[in-house]
Amino acid sequence: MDRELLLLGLLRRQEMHGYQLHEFINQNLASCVNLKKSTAYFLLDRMAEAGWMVETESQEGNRPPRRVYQLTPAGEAAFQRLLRANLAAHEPARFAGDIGLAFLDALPPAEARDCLLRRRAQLAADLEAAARIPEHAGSMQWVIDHLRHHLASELEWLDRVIAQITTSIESHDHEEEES
Amino acid sequence: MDRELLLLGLLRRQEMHGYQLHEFINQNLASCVNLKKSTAYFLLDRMAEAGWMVETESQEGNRPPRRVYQLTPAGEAAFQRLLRANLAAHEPARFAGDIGLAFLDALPPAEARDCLLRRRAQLAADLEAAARIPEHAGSMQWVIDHLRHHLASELEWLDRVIAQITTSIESHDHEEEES
DNA sequence: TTTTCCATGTAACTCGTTACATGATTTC
DNA sequence: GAAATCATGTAACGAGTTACATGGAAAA
Repeated sequence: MDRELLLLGLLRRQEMHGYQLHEFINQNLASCVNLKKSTAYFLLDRMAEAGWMVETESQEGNRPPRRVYQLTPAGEAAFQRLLRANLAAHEPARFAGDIGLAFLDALPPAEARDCLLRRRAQLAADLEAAARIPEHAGSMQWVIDHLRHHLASELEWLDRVIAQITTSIESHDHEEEES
Repeated sequence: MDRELLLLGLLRRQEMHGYQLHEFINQNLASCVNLKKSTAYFLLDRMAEAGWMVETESQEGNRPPRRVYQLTPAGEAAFQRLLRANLAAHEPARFAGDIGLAFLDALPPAEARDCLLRRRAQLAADLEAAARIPEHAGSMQWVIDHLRHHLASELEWLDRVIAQITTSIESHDHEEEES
């Protein structure tokens, strides 16, 4: 229901058509949501059928006709309900990248380090990209703040893992020297 | 492919049957993976057909017969490939809870704060639960370390959000007093 | 003149969960 | 005697993505 909440929240401020909504999300919230066009259209259709919003066909000049969606009182009620539920719940994140870490010792430390350094490079690039995102109005800025805080925390942690592997490589080297 | 990697990694150390694998994952890695029984059986079947493992029917006493899976060289190769890919990539996490935050200003600050305090309680409980997880052998401990680091970071950040709302409630109160 | 943008959608597919079925055995 | 454990699976469903289709207008 999070995607529905997102669409409702955007339509609440201003009526919009599907293409416009998708564009806004992709440009401003790409960091935290990845909503495809087809999905957006599908959800809007379904919410309109549920009575949460009404469609109005509109055409400007020779451009393709647009379906503009406008929230109904039922839609506003749904928004309020979904918003409270979302805010009150802590949805634990799942890190697919952890599965690899569980088997880190299956690789020679030097190779493991190489892999993790590549992961680190991507993470650092993401963090830099996040630092360059312009300010958002109002509470939408929290999303950016969270992203930055999270990425910084991830980088810090990954560096600890890499450091640990590096010391294990060094001690391995010493053993080789001694033997 | 992360679930496949997980099953391969476990079978690599020791041959196991489906029930056993699912139980191990649910007891030891529930914090980061949520693999259902049916899914586990399905994936094992598919990987066996792909030649990554061989099945052996075995029966102990009157217990139901078990399908024990054993890695083949092809399975080991797949494991190596998937492991490197997993370690080298940074899979950005998506936080569904951020969508609500984007519309925080749609709620009266006091109510927003109430919701977030409930979120905080769950998060704090998760963090405590993570603190109580016993040590894992070898690099599997990294998964627990990551979970703890992440949850602590999340709590820190959420407290900043709550603090900010609290001050906005207080300044609102002052305005009420003055008027 | 080909590509990109605008604007909407459908159909097929993947991934994974839920609910259900089976049947013996052990525990309460 | 009822419920939980062991052990495997199937069928149906749901959420979401991918690929594709359409067709005019603006930009390269």
